[in-house]
Amino acid sequence: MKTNVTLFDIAEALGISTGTVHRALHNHPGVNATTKARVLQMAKTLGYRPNLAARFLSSKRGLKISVNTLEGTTSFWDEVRAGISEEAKSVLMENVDLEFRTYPRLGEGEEDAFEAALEAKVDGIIIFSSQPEKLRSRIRRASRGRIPVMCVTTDAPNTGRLAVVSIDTFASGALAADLMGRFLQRKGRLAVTLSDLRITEHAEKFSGFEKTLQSFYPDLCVLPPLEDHDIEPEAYEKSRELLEVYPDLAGIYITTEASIPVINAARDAGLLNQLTIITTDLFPALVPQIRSGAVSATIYQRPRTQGRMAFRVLHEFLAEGECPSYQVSLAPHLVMRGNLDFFLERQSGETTGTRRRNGTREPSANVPAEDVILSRG
Amino acid sequence: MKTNVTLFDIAEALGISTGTVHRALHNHPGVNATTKARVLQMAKTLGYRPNLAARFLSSKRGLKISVNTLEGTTSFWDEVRAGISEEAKSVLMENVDLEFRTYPRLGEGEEDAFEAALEAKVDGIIIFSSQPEKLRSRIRRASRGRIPVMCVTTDAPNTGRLAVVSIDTFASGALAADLMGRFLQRKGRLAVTLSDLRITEHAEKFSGFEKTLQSFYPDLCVLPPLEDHDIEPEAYEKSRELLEVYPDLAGIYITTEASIPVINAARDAGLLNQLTIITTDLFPALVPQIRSGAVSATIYQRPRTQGRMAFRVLHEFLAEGECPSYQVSLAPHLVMRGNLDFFLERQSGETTGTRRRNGTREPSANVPAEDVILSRG
DNA sequence: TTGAAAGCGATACCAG
DNA sequence: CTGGTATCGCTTTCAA
Repeated sequence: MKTNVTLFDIAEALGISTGTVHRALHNHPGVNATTKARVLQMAKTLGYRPNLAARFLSSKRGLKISVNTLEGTTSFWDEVRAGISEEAKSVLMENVDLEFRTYPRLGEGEEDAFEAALEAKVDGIIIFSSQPEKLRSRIRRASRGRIPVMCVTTDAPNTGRLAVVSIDTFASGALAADLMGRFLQRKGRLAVTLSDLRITEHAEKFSGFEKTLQSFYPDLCVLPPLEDHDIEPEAYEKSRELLEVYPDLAGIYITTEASIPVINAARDAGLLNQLTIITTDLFPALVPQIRSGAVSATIYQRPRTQGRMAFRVLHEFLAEGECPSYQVSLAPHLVMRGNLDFFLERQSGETTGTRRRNGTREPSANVPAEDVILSRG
Repeated sequence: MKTNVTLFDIAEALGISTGTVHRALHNHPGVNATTKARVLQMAKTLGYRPNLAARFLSSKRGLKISVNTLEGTTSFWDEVRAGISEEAKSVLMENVDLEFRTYPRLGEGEEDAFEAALEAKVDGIIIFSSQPEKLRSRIRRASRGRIPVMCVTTDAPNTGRLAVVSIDTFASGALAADLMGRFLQRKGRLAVTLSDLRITEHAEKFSGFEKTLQSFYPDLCVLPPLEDHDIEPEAYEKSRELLEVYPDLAGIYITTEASIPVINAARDAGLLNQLTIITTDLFPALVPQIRSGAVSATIYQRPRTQGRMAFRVLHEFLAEGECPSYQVSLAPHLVMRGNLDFFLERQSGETTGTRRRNGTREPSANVPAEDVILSRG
C-alpha cells in the first residue's frame, strides 16, 4: 500500500506487458477475453488507481464538452455558462474544450443541438432541457454510448442521465412561505405563479410553499397555482384576472423569472402597495423593483454556482469514471434591499469572478454577481 | 502560439539546457545572475506556462499544508476542516498532506501552532486567528519565507497574508436588519450582541445592521452593541441586564455563535415570546430554538464552503504561483423553520457531502449540512 | 555555474 | 491478440 500501484505492477504480476493491461482496462478491441478478465481482477485486488498526471501528460487530446443551454433572455443562462467556463479554466493541466450550443427560445432546437453535439463526438454534454420527454431517447442513446449527460436547472427523469444540478426547489418554496408568513402576520390569501405544473421543479416549489404554510401559518392559504407557460403576456393577463377576482390578495410568490408582468398587473390594478411580493432570481429589470420595495425579497437561484457544480461533477466523472452524486441540490440565496448590492457587480475598476487572470467578465452595473466577490485588498 | 511553450523551448531559444532554465525559473541556487535574467525574460516573451501534469508526474513529493483552527466547541470548525479536506481530496493527481493543528480555546496556543507549522516546513498555512495582532510578525516572517498564509473566517490585516475567505459581514448585518424591519413593522428598539468591536468582522456586521435600519426602517433604532468577549456567562449576564433596562425591546440580532445564553436570558426574563431573534450559524442546540419559533431566522455562515474556498485559493497559488484574489466574500445562507431540514443532514442511510467515494462523514441528526445535498437518484 | 540524462506512469503505435 | 518502445514536460541527480 505504500507505493501506488501502476500499470506496470499489474503487468508484472501477470507476466504480461503494460500495453495489454492498458487495452484490457480500457475496453479496447483486440484483447483475449480471459486475459482481460485476469487483468481486471488483478487491478481490483491490487487496488489500481490510474495516475492522472501521467495520463494527461501522455494523451494530448483534451476533453470536448458540449454545453446546450438557452440563449440569454435574461442573464440567468449567461451566468450558468460563465460558471461552467470558470470551472473549466480552473481545471489545471487539462485541455477542456467547451462547445456552446444555444437555443433561441424555450423548446426550440433542443433536439438539433443534442444531435449536433453527438455528431461532434463530444466527451460529455451539459444540458438544460425544458421538455425532457422530447429528448429522452436521445439522452438514453448518448448514455448507452458512454457519453455522460449532465442536467442543469431542470432534471430529465428516467433518461439515464448522469446527474442533475439544481436549486433545492422544496427549500425554495418553504423559504418563500416562511417569509410570507413572517412578513404578513395576518389572515389572507396567497397566489403562486409558475410556468407549468408538469415541470417537477415548479410543482415542488408550490408544494414546499403550501406545506410550509399549512404547518406554520395556518392563517394563510394558497390559491391554486397560476400557470403562465413562460409566456409573459399570459402571465400578465392571468395575474390581472386573478387580482380582479381576489382584490384582497395578500401576497404573490413568483417561482419563475416572469415576475415583471405580474408586478405590472398588480400596479395596473392599483394593488401593488398592499401586496407582499416574493420573486425568483435576479436580473436588471428586477433591481429597481427591489429597491423601491415593490418586491420584498427575491430567491436567487445561483446560476453561476449551478454551472460550476455541473461542470465539476461531469468532469469528475470523466476523469475518474465515478460520479460523486446523482443529484446536487443547492441552497438558494435570499436577496433583499439591504444585501442587494452584494449581489450586484461592483462598479468598474474592481474585478469580479473566480479567476482574475484572464479578466473575462466585463464589469457592468445591475448585473448579478454571485457568492464570491473579489477585490484587491 | 499553437503549441504550448515548454522548458525545452526556452532552453533552445537561449542555447542552454533545460536544467539551467528550470533552476533559473525556480530561484534555485547556483545560477548566474545574467543567465537567470535572460531565462526569466525569455519565459515571459514566449509566454511560458508550466505543464502541471508533467510537474506532478516527475516530482513525487506532495504539498504539505497546515490547518490551524479552533477545536470544535460547536460544529463550525469541524465543518471548516471538512470543507478543506473535501477540496484537498478533489485535487486529482496531487498528493496533498493536511496537518491539522487545533487550539483548545480562543486565543490559546495560536502562536505555538504557527511555530510548529513553520518547523514542519509546510508549503502553506490555512489559519483562523482570533487575535491577529499576536501573530502579525510570524505571518510576516512566513510570507517573506515564501510560505503563503490563508486566513479563514477572520482576516489578519497588514500581515502580508495571501488572502482571506470569509462571509460578507456587511451583507450579513444588512440582511438581518432587513428581516427585522419586515418582521416587526413597527417602532422599536433593537439590540445587537457581538464578541468584540475591535474585531473588524463584528464591527462590520453591526455597521451593516445599523445602516440598513437607518436607510429603510427609520422606526427602528439600535442600542449600542453588547460585547460578550466570547464568554457565555458574560453573554447571559449582559443580556439579562439589557432586558431589565429595556423590557420593551423588540428584537435581538446575535452576530456570533453565542446565541443560547442570550435566548436563555430572554426566557428567564419572560420576554422570549415578544422578542424577534435572529441568530448566526447553525448547530445542534440551536435547532429546537428555530423549530419552536423562538429564533425567527439564523444567518448561516457556511463554514464548509469557507473551508473549501480557503483550500482552493491557497492551492491555486501553490500550483500556479498566482493568487486569484486577496479577498473572497461569501453570501450567507438564511435558515428558517421551513428550510431548516435542508440544512440538516439526512437520516442515516443517505449520504451527504461532496465526495461519496470515501464515505468520510458519519450521517447523524442535527448536524448542519450545507449547500450540496446528494442522494442516490 | 552548467550540461546531460534518467526517470515519473500512461498512451499509442509498430512489429511480431 | 500481444510485446516492445518512443513520447509527453518537468524534476532531479551526477558530471563536468
